[in-house]
Amino acid sequence: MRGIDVDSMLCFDLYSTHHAVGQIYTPLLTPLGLTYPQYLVLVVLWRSDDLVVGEIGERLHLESSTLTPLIKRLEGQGLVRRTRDARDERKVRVTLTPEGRALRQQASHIPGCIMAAFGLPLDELIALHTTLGRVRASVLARAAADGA
Amino acid sequence: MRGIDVDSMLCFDLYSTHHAVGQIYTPLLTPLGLTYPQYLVLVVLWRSDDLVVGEIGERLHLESSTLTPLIKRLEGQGLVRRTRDARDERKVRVTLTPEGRALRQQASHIPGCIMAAFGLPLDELIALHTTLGRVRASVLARAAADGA
DNA sequence: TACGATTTAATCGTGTACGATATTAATCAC
DNA sequence: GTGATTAATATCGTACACGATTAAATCGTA
Repeated sequence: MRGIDVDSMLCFDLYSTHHAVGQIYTPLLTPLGLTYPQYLVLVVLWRSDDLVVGEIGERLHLESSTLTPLIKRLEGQGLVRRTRDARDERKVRVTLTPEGRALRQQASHIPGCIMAAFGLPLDELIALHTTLGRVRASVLARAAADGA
Repeated sequence: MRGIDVDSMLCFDLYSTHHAVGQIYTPLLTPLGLTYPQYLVLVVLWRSDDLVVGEIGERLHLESSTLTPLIKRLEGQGLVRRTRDARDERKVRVTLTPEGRALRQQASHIPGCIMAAFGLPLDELIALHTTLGRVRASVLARAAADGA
């Protein structure tokens, strides 16, 4: 019974903390006309523009079935362009428009707001980052082992 | 630029670790015919049966617009019953059926599997739980302050 | 070169998730 | 005690998110 508690709480910690962070993002992103997943795609593109759908999916752990409509919505807002790769027509290259690049400035205050909302000193933020990275690696290794 | 990195990574840590944990849950829950949110509702009911929709929503941070159809699916599977509260007909009481209670045994191995997948010693699991609890409280306080 | 296997996105169906709104029941004000 | 307000759930529209399937292009190899 005690073991069940620790487990449930820890999984639920991830779930509910993630959920709480979403509540911080929403009021920051709504004025920009973005959802959180859309913002993540733009963050990826701001870091390295001109990516193929699959590359964005790799970085965000998202499938094409999720990304295709999402990116089409970004295209509809004039933030990105979707073009077939000339060399390999299976691939769709996603590039920022000038509007998409410009939005980066309007979003530049967001990371600081989020970090502040966490309410942890820098060294604890880094420790949390490290711990979560270890957990993720361990969990993914287990998932891969089960899959095999 | 450095601040942006730490922030992005930490938010994304929660997002992607949560995502990875989902990959562990899915093969464990699919044989039981459950999704992760459905499992969470049952965990809540296994702990204290006969709750009102709003009480389940409080515990899981979910709205009635999410819970109503989800609980109806559990009802369709014969795991719970939904009945109007006799004293206050606005409320819908959710109670486990014998099948819903019985499923607890079939799911009893899951918490151990999850905890093992985390790959952390117990003291670090507890520390992570504590840290995430603090983060969540801080973030929720900030969200409430912004909302006010 | 031809043809089967692989890769890449897109599509489809199901299930969350939320905000806004609607609906119904209970409670409050006076 | 009736009308306004509040509370609880349900409904609706939009947007993820995934697995399974499909379609088209490329690659491997005979």
